[in-house]
Amino acid sequence: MPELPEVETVRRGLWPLLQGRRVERVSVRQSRLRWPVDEAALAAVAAGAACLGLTRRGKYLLWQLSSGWVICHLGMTGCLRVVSRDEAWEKHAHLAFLLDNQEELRFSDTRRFGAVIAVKGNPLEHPLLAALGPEPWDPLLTPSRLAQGSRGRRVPVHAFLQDAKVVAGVGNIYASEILFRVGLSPVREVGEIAEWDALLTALRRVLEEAVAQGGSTVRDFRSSDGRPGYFQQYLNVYGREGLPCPTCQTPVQRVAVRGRSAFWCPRCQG
DNA sequence: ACTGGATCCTGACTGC
DNA sequence: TGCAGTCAGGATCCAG
Repeated sequence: MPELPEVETVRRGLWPLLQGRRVERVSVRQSRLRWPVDEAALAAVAAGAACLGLTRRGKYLLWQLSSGWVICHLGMTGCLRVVSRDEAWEKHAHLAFLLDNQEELRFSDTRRFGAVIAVKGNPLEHPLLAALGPEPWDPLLTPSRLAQGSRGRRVPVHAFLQDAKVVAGVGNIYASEILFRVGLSPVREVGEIAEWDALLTALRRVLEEAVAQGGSTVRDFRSSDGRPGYFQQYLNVYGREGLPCPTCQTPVQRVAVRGRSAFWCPRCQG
């Protein structure tokens, strides 16, 4: 469940291992991911190419090479690691980029919800990214823009926050945490909300703090150096059904919002 | 236009 | 012990 903070953590951990390297070739073992992996297109973009940069847009990693870009989404269980070429492929390792130093960048993904896509041109113009809403810290994302985008709509705010067209990078964990921080019920319909200023402040602060802690290790997330994140220690409600609210000790509740679990304190959040 | 449900996938877990 | 059922959830697709 990598959300923006986890993807950013992967990016920061990976780039020092890729910087200055050249890709020698690409090796695909399992091409059935979210979308079929196009090995020939990957090779065209990566084989023989120099690593020029690694950036992030929402939950997508954008790897800039001298011949193009590789877009990568970790889905639910995706993992990118730089390992020695000698290391045996783990069960769900699907593809690798062999580097010029006897190491390789491996993508593994148990549930294969992830994606690895080669593009020649500007990756931001790829259909997957072109439709994305602003980054959380984009100055274009303002309380009035959120108010405008929610006017008259009845979608629950927990789902609204996870809409990548509204803001890129927020998933289930951070949606619950953001709403706890601002004291809003996850099932509040967005059209009724007036607290967009406080909500946007909470959204930015929660994500900033999570990035600073290396993301949250819930179940099996590991950064690319194998370390867990530490923000899960600071989770107030996510995954804490029945445990006391940190503010008022009322048991945290779980509610299904559009088929996803939202966690909240029925006393602090209204 | 908006909303919500189904879908993809595997492993961990629960109940019988 | 085994087996069936449920859940986890990002993003897309589709029906109403």
